[in-house]
Amino acid sequence: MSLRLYNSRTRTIEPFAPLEGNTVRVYVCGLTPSAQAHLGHARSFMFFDVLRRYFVHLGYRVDFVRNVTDIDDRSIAEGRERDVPWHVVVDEYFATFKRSMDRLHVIDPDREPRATQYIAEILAMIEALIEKEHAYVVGDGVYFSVPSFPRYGALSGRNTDELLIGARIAPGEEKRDPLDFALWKFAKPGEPAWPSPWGDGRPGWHIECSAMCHALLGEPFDIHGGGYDLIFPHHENEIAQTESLVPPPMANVWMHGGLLQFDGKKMSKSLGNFEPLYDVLDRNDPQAIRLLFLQTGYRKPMNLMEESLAGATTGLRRLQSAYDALRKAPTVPHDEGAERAALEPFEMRFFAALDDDMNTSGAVSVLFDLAAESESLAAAGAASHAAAFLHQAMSLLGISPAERTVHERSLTQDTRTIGSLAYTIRRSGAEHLGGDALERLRRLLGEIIPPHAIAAPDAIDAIVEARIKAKSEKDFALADRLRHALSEAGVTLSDSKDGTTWTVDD
RNA sequence: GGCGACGUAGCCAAGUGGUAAGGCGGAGCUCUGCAAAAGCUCUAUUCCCCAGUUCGAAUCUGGGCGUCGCCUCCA
Repeated sequence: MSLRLYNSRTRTIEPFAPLEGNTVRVYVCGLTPSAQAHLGHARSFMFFDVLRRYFVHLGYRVDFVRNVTDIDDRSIAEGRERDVPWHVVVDEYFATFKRSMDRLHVIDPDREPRATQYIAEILAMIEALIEKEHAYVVGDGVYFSVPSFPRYGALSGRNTDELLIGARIAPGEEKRDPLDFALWKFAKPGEPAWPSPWGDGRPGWHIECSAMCHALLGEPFDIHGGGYDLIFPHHENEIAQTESLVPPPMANVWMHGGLLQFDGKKMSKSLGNFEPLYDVLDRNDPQAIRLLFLQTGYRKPMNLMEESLAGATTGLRRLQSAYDALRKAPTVPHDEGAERAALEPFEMRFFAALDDDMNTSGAVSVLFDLAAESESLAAAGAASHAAAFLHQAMSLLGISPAERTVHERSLTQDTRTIGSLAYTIRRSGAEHLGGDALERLRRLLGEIIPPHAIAAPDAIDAIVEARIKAKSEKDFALADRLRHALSEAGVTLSDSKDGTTWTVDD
């Protein structure tokens, strides 16, 4: 088996092979940082991150470009509202986005070009389009002439007659045909502008991607990706611009990720019906979000629900604890050949699933099967191989088998851990205790713990220690009272042979 | 209105001609001072409905019904 991918351009699943040598050149349409990134962006970029990791696994060299469209009408408008320069707006949203990508373990692209860094290349492309009469200059800017490109609509499966039905020319636009779109917009007073042969202004949406693809990868390149909503008009327009100047196809394979919906509706800037990604990551384990996304095929629309996120967290813990168990499994006599044989079915199924148009859902199911079999694998002496494979597989999916993130605030008897945890709670988690939780703790525990000890989050530590003492003295009635008291306050205790851990309930 | 997806257990979801993966949830058991965690077992005679093709269909064809997306900024 080898990798097969669905190609939006041909509407079929095709065997994948790089166009040139061993290098896979990928361009993914990145963020337009004119609003907060949301989970839909996370889903899309995370998928292409997994694709990239898989290419590397398969032995390809990957040149992965993900652009930033750092100039658009919306950021200009917001800058004006807030009375700050437009690029301040862009930088803020972009910085937040990058932090979120880090938390999601999305590897930085090899190159992350910004539209405003490629103004010269954009102008050169527009100039060439004008020269070949695919573009024309009018009073408010330079437009691409859609009638000059007969194949227009091929990618999105539309014809220009259908498109014309709903098309209108907005007031102030001087384009000749309703389907024509702006390559360069002349600046109105107070708007950001770069000089051009036709008048100061800024690039229209679409041309920046054509220009950066051409400058950084060259046509044809292997894969052009993005969200499903980019097929029309964005990618259609990119194709029209680029293929008016170079022989088709602009890109060999076009890949589009299904959109994430929230509450049965798509998330969008105009609807504003989403929670910023950054906030979602504060409330949930980023790796659980990854796992959740991977359990649905990348091309399918996906409806997100809060309960699903909680479920994914549970699933993630299972995989991680299976990994822990495999690593700690005592070594038993075994032979290398048998060990490999035991793992082979899992490996084959896992990679066959990924080969099948990145069926991550199928691949993840193999990992759960492996987790379920981990005891018998360990008994057969295959623990170390199983652990190694689980590590490899999870890493391919961008999920760390070991890392427990933010939300699991727990501690052991180790006082250093207690100290750092108390600090964490004090810094960011006190509100998790609920408004009157400390008051309730005082009331419930006043007779057991000196009231002055219940003044801060450190109180939890004091209670935990008191309970450990009670347990060591076999005073289980008191130990239970303490457990229940903390439970009332929203703190759950867990005993294990390594000590007592606690978590703050959400 | 035009175009395109999709409809699988309580929820999420894979599977696209050979007799229903997996996750969450739920139930039972093991372990445990208690409570968890973890492990084990069970949890769809059936894939929106109807008709057809076939030895055989969740998978193909036709017709319904329903949901969503694109056609305007969008990952």
